[in-house]
Amino acid sequence: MAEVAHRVTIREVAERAGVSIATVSRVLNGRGDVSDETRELVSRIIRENGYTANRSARGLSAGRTGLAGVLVPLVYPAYFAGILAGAAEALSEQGLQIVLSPTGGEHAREVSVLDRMHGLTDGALIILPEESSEELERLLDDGYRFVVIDPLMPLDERIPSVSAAHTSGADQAMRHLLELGHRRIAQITGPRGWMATEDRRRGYRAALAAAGILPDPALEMEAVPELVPGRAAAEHLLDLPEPPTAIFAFNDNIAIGAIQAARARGLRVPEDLSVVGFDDVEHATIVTPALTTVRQPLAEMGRTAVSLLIRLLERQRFETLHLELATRLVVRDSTAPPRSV
Amino acid sequence: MAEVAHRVTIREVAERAGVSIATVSRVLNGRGDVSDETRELVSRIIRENGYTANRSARGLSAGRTGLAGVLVPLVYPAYFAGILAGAAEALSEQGLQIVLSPTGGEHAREVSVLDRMHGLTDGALIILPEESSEELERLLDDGYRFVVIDPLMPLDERIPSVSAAHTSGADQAMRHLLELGHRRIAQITGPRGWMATEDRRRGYRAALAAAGILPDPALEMEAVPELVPGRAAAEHLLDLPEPPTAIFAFNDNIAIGAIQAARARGLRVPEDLSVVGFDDVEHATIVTPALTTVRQPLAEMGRTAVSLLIRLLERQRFETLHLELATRLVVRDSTAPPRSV
DNA sequence: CTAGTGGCCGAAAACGTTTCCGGAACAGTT
DNA sequence: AACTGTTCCGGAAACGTTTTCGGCCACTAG
Repeated sequence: MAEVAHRVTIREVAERAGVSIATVSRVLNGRGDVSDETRELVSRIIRENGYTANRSARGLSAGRTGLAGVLVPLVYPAYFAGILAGAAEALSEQGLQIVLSPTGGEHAREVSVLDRMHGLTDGALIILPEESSEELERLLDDGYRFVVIDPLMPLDERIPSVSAAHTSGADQAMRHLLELGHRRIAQITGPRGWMATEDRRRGYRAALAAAGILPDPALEMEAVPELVPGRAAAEHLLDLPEPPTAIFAFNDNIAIGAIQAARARGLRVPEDLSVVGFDDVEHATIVTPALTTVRQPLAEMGRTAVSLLIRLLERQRFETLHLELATRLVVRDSTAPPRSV
Repeated sequence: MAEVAHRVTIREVAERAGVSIATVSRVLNGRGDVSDETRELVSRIIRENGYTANRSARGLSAGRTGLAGVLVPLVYPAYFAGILAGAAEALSEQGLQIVLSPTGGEHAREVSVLDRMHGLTDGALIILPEESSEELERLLDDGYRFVVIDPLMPLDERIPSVSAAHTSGADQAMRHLLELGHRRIAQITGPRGWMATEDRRRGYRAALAAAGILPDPALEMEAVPELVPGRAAAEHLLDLPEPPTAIFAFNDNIAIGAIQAARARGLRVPEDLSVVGFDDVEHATIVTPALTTVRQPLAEMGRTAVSLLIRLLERQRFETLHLELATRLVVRDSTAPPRSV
């Protein structure tokens, strides 16, 4: 026992079973051309000796590694964790292991990680990629297979992607506020240039236009989609000479920041200020008041991306490479008619 | 370009550089015995051709895969995400890739995942393992290297582990409540038998004893550490003929459930009921009132486990295999003196 | 009895690296 | 001139699989 534990190899299994390694391999992979008798015998030896295949050798020989990369800016935020959870489930159903790489949202780091992924994994899911379309196309031309989830920038036609219906979500949120009677509706957007930001801005503008309301540039603020910047943006809006009666936030974090800003000023939500978020992460349900928000099917996005990837790996041909999942407004307690009505 | 993209191999690099593959390998791994001139030339060819090593081949040949497994019951909950984030950061600093496997907390699935990990990864982090000490010992005897984070059960001496100071955390929480003047302090525990549960119960009892208070069995409830069961347990406690003035919860989810239960009964927190949580996940800061809770250094636990694992992989000898990280009470707005005082 | 067929199995090549070992070239020392 | 070292490099084995190819055998059909 003192000697270094030596992993059982296929050769030893073959020897003990009195067969060739080819036969053991066939049993291992459920291939044909093995008698039931032999199959049973070999299976027993495998079990008894606790043999499991060396994945490196298998990967080298078979040309597939059984690994799928998942690139994510950060692990922690509920948004990413939600997508990751869905993807993880689907990948494990497919017998693929996940190689997780947080990139910190840094372009250089992401590129180097992606380089490494090629040659380690069979394919990848890239969430919120920092790469330009050109960089991703180069990767594609190198023969690497991947699916982008929620692209920040418009991507080339050939790059498979999964995203949510941003414009429709924004439209639902705005309709809800307008129906409640709000007229001065502010928007705290995400960073300019992001597709999600621009799509939702479009929805916001369109809904206002449809209601015959002229958009007021002062009511549009940009913020990093986190709580503290969200609070700061909301404070700015509430300090306006003619403050909004409702805020449509880019995500739940910003929305929660807005609620905190209102509370700090002695305003009540939703009586004095209505707030709508986006994402519907768990936070939205535990904050007081519970947040009215646009639900993104995060886990579903992860699962969908995986099924796309699987078909890519199987080299299937496609009708469409771009999937957009529906969003839907979830009304809770942070919205109400404005006071003045 | 229509042909299947073929990955550049070390052989092609060697050919184009006019050297042997041994030399290319040496350059790749920064080994000695290469002249500066040759090193520069080979590096250039590598860059120009976008060569990256095939990890399977490297793993097979070198006996190390550069992969570390991380077994986690679920990806989503903030508790796991926090540990995972810390571990991910530390592993990436060490040049190790993460193979992430959610086990669903199911014993059978965990065992099979662990089997697969052996032979795929160099070692693993196992968070909240379902395996018995015996099963883990067997794995150890098979020569696999791993570190357990927050073991549920007492483990054999030889099994490396990282956990938090449960008893001390419970003690700090109880001291805080006692100092505020509380005498009827309830406890909602985690599942019986878990080390974390029992350690914290010990802290709870000891603090009561030190204050000369006889523990009332009616004030001790068990709950799955999630919000809904937490709310149910709290409701039960509040329905008691002589309800508690404070609740010490096993984790933040339960504590938030308790706050909701109190609110549903028209009780105010902290005026009518004080609540203390455990973990200090993000939820604790956004709930109203912000939660007084015992902070577990989740990311730090992940990082610490990684450094233990690294030393294990390097076959270093150890002073101690068991690390316990300090916990500390974070006082926020969910605790106050009881009304009657 | 022969030819053909299908079931079962083994030999060996191939996958792309790392690493050990030995050798060439050259400089320095006796 | 013969040696001893150094520095740098290449040949080749080894890692543990998968998979192709072909062979043997037993059986069936003619």
